[in-house]
Amino acid sequence: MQITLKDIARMADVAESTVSRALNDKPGVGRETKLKILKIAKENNYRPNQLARGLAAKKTNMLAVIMAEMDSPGNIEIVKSIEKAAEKQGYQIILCNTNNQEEKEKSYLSLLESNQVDGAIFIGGKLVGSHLLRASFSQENAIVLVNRLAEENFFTSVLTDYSQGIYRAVEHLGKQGFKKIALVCGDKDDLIEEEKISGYKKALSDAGLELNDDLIFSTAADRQAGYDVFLEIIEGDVIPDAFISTRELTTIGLVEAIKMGGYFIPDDFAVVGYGDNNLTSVIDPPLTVLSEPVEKLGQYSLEFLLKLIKEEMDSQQIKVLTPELIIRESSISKYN
Amino acid sequence: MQITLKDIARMADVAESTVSRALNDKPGVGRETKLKILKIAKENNYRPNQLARGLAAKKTNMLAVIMAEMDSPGNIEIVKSIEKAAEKQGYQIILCNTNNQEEKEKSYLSLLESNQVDGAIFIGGKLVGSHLLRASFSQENAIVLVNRLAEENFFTSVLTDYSQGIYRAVEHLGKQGFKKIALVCGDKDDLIEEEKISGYKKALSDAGLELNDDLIFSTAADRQAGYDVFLEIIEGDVIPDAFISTRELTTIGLVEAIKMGGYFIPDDFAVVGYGDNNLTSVIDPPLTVLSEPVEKLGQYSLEFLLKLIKEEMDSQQIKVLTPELIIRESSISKYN
DNA sequence: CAAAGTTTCGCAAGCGCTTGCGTAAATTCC
DNA sequence: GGAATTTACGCAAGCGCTTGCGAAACTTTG
Repeated sequence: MQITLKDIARMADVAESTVSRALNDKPGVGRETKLKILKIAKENNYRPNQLARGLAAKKTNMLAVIMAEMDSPGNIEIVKSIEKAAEKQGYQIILCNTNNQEEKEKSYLSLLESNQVDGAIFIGGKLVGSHLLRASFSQENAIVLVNRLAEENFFTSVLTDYSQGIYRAVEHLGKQGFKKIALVCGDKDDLIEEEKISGYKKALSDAGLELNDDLIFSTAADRQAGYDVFLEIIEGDVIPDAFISTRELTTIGLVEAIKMGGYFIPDDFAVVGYGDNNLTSVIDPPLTVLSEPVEKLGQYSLEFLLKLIKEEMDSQQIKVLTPELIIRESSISKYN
Repeated sequence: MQITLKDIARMADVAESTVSRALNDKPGVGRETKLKILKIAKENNYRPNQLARGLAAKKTNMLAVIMAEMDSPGNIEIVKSIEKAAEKQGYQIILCNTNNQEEKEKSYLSLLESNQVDGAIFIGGKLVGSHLLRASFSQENAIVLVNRLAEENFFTSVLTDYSQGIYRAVEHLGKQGFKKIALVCGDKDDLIEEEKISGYKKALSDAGLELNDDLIFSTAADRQAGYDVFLEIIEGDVIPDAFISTRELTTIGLVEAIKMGGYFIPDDFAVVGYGDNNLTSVIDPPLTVLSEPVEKLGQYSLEFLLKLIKEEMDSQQIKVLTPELIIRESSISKYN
């Protein structure tokens, strides 16, 4: 059996409450007593039962980060940034991977509902809001959304300005002389994807380029999808001369397919990818990418979450961060 | 305020115990009553407080996966495999990233000690055992180690046979005619790394190749380290003609450096990497790798953990899995 | 139809901790 | 040196749930 507060109290010959106060560094315990208690606790390798503690205190100092895709290196970076910030504030982070399954999202949500964590940050996931919003807890619980749009501005969010990012990518490709720029994004119903498409369209228009809806492709977010979409594209009617691929893994697959097909980047197809991860600079040629402000996404989301928890802020705060376009060889036209 | 068991009990006009039993599908509740309770609970969107539940029942149906490196795609795959298996068994997984910090490892360990999770799987991490072993809880708690050697065979473990893997890699390179095969691994004091080195040495000897200790390089496990070590190597006295790089990110960095230096793979340097991830096949040329049995590592570790929890097994079980050598262009000699 | 068995349910203790409140002891003040 | 504070500590309730036990209601038997 685990050793408990009560045991320590008995050994130190004081009341449980005193032990509790001593251990939690709360006032109302004499110096002598406190030292004695701490000593005994240490000697006996006492570990408070966090469940009981959480139950009684109604807080756990733990935060959940619930992410839709663990494969995406960018998301990992966001998590690391959150962890770093959380550590400073004395919070522990637990990660939950939903694999884009709504089912799992709900189940992890129960961590929040049942007070096992004091707050939660959602990273990505397109199953936006619907059930979240409906659920009553939404008002009472501390939730921050990262890169995830809800229908209503209901939740505090930290967002990457995809529209702006894509706009710049198109602009850049336009200047390089590319005419038929394809956009490879996700499900068009998704709000985030709509954003991307809107930036894309606006940029095309501003650059005086023709818009062709057939050059907008929706795929899943994995590598295979990127591979497959290229095969589909070269079979199609309109062959692009440049790609903007807006998810990390999809980009890898796309590049892979282009090379497997015997084509050259950027000579046959220019490519602008998404997310400046470990891969992009190793790929041949080095990839031009929209670099997500991962560090800041993490920092802001944690900052907001803590404020929500401490009730120093009300909901609906929204922060938008702009991705940076990092230009490498994959998008530089040889005719330039 | 959250709605509680007591509230439901009042509404249904039954005792709390009855509600508890109904909700948990335990016998002793009439069909009628049960239906009524379930209905009311649903209508009121009742969520049991898992803290209280865990406290009372002494189990939480949650497992922790504590990993040393979140960047490594192979580890992510292991986690996903664990999650998949856990889901079938009705367990929830929470992830904890230690970033190789012993400090954090301890702190996450408290999840176990304080009964917030029923068991824990450690993935990687070189800060082997020391404090774990000493701590008294080790006997009582369900812990499984993945790819992590402890000094004593104290914990149930699932391991990749690095020695065997490296052996095959050397053998392969030897057959291809490479003579000066360098090994890029981690800290030599680490048991896991000792394993790798032993496989390396044995293979060299069996292949009739000369062993040169100067061809064994210890680096950190990140990409930068891989990059740097190459720069160091080409400045050195003995220039290898092939590399075996035993960590995923390090391999990326190494390849990057080789290419940046204007060298060609495999003509100037053959490369055998580690971990068959999203990157390896996109790299130019496609990388020969030792592929970790990630799926199985996950499956076995979860299986063992559940057995430990259910006390169907005692500790010290060890399972060793062999990595597969996937041969691609990066290690094929042009003179062959 | 009474005895025996079975079901259904409530009572109450308890999981390990926190915290408001009250009292005894130690400290301060004039 | 006694009243007024302040400090140190214990008491006990309570966090929301589970579970062993016993009582009441119901069903089955010969």
